[in-house]
Amino acid sequence: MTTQIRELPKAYEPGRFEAAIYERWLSADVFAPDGAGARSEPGLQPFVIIQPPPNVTGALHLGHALTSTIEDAMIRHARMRGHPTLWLPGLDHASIAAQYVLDRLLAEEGESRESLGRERYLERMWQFITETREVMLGQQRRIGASLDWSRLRFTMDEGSARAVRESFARLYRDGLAYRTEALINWCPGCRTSISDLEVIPTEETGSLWTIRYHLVDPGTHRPLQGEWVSVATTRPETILGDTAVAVHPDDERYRALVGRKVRIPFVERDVPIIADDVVDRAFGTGAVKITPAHDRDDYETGRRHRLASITVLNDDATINEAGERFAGLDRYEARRHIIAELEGMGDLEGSRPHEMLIGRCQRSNDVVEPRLKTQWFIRTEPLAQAALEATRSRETVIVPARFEKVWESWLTNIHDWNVSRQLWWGHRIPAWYCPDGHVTVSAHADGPSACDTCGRPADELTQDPDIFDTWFSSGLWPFSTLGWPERTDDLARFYPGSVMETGYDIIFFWVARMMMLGIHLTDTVPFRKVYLHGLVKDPVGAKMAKSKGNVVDPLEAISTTGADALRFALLNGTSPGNDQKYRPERLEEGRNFANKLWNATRFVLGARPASVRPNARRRSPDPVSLGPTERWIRARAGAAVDAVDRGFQADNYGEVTRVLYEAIWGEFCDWGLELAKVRLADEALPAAARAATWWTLVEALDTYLRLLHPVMPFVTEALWDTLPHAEDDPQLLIVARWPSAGARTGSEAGDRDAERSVDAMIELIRGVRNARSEAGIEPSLRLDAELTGIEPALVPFIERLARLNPSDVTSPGGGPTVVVTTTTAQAVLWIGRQASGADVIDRDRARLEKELAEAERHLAAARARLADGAFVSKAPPSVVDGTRAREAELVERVARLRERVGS
RNA sequence: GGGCGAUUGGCUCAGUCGGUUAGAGCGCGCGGUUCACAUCCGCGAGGUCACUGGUUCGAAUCCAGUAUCGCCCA
Repeated sequence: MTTQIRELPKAYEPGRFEAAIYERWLSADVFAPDGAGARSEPGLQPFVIIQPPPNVTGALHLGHALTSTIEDAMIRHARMRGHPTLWLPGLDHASIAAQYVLDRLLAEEGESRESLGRERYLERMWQFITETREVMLGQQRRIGASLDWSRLRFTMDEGSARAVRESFARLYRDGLAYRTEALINWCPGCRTSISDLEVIPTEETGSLWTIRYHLVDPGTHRPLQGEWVSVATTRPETILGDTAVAVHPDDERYRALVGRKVRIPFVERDVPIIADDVVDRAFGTGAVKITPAHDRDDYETGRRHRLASITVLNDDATINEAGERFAGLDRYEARRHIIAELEGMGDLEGSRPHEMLIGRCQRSNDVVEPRLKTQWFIRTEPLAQAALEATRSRETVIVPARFEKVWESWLTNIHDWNVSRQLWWGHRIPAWYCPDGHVTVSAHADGPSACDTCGRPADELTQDPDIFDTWFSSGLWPFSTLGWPERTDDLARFYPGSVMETGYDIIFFWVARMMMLGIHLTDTVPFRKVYLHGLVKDPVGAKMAKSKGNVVDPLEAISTTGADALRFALLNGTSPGNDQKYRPERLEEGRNFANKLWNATRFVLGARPASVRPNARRRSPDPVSLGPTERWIRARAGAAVDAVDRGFQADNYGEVTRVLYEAIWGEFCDWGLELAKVRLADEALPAAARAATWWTLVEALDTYLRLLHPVMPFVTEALWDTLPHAEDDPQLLIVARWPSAGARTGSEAGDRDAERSVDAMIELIRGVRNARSEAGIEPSLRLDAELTGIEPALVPFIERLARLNPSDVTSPGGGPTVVVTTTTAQAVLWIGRQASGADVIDRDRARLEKELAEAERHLAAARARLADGAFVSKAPPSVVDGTRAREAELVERVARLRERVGS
């Protein structure tokens, strides 16, 4: 298997090769841990990420693209390091969101959930998602996600259904699932209960109305016209469900009234005035109406005082029959009528604008109504305790660590979790009720054979019509995807997972639930690390949302600049857990970088010396033929390996990307290649030396491509394919070995010397370029020069890169000079052939004066520090020595500059 | 009310264990037909590191407080 060096097109056009490369990976079967082309080294633990499953009816947005990019980088990195890797893909059925989407689609067809009925509605949903899922999966392939497609899971698969049934039955058995009537959050738009997390408190201006409730004469049981208690409310329609008025026990204004009754208008109900110290005497009139069925605080008050709870709302937020003549009116219509009538009766004492928090549905934005319902709940307190212990003991670590605080406070103040949803698309709750009210929970696919309590046969039982909150099945995802509750090989091998990587915005919704359910059901944490990334915001920092129209389709970005550019854009310049603003210009940065790498490879391929066979195996350059610039190139590539390793170690992908950008563009391309050109073009050099230079470039490029592969997999794979490979290299970069800095050949000390002298040379070249530019010397003009403080071997490089005449050919000419001074070297340039010599000298003097002033400032600072006894005695010796060395350099530099300026 | 994050050139962001010349990209200015790349190359200008105080030989970095913006929880 000989690798042929191929011709590369001049321009980087990702659209021409990305799809083909993905196909190569697929046909090589390298994604699955047990794939035919999979790579792993003995003794290494599997590295496992279960992908956060995107909503099957949605479209991927940039948040998904970021998730995929980070996880793919983690997986590719682990794979190259030799770990068996599993990245398991999946899709989520997302009950409420999916129904929301389908219902709107149906509405366009003049149909509705109700008109179809449960069965046909679900058929329609399955049909719908077979279309959308292909879109979702295609998007992930386009971005380059190396997911194990053989293990693709869906939360509505039979495996997941089984895990849901089994887990619920266990929770019920363990006393952690219970059914009760309680106040829940009701969304009238979605027609279902929702969890606390799905209620978004929003600050809004409403009204606070003050209403008179007339006292009832204890004797005649008739309302007294002249005596009343004024109560303040923001929701007058709940008057219909009032069952008490409460005052503070110490409130002098009302003390005498406690125990009396008032008459509720419209429904003509007499309710007691009670005393309860939760009442805020300063709010409104100090007397509050109590509606236990429609208010969280009132519900608690009602329980303490054994008050009746009267529900006055229907599912669609119209008033029910308890509201008597208002029945059938929408809640806000009813409110208007009630206010108008109270005003007419003279019982509306006043109204004023009122700032308050209103709970709105995360999905539909409807105002959520607290309502009494009989529902299933999960007792979270013991589960949360276990989850807290797991993070405190660091069985699972949270990255970045600052999220531990949020985690702690939420789990410490957790409420029981309402898991019943009055929806159709989802896992039906496996609970059956017999006519006597007994509950039977069954994990069997066909349900129970008889009532657990009284033995009535199955055909007399009815199943709970509700389904589970989607997050319930999502909470089982880390193990249901691996076959749980079966004891499968996958479960044994890949559970618990290595990393759960997701956005910090679903730490409660999802991560906490996985931890709670995972620990309880599998006796182990579901993953070892939680990595939370920040959110992708729009260019002005606003959250992206369809309703705002600022959502970006990743495919659109990919189609213009390529998947690698998008991946680069999403990682470069970011830091863990912090939000980023997405701007299209960042794509160009990534595309330009890929193009740079493309052309650098093109150059290297084209620069192969004649002495190297086109199909030669890659080998390390011959150490004896290496000059300082080759050693510099190798040392810098080694430094990049270290820096990238540190970035991965720190889970800092922004750092990894930034380091590679600087190393590849700023060091390898700007200097490495330019320096190599000098040697490659030097016909006087022995062929072996030129070959060594070329192999140095190939080796470094090979290293950079490997390092960059996790972040930009397509272009690196495409380019690596064109390079000469070593004997033990695989066919594909994706399964190539991760570079190790320690494996470099050559003397470390020699490398350090080379780094120092080449760095000094670079400083001088920059100085000359600067001087030429500032002095206005024609760029194309070659100058005679005298160089000092530079080792002779490096002189030819300076001549070429700074455009100087070879010093051994031309003897220094006459005329004015420009002097360039660095900390260790100096170049005197004769500008005799420049037409406007006087002008050049003037500008050069200005530049030198500026440099002198700066050098003097730095020298003064260094001297001041060294003159400070405290600094010398307390600072570490290395810092003091460094400062002394610097002082010496500056003294010399200042002297040289002064001499020049003074002349 | 509690918590978290941010505040660094015109813009968007990095900045490791505190170490003395604070970086990058974009933008801006000047220059460039050197055979990898104009998706490029060279040079440059531009920063009181939000503010106040403290710790330290030394603070963008650590501590306390203030301000502004954003987010989370109640």
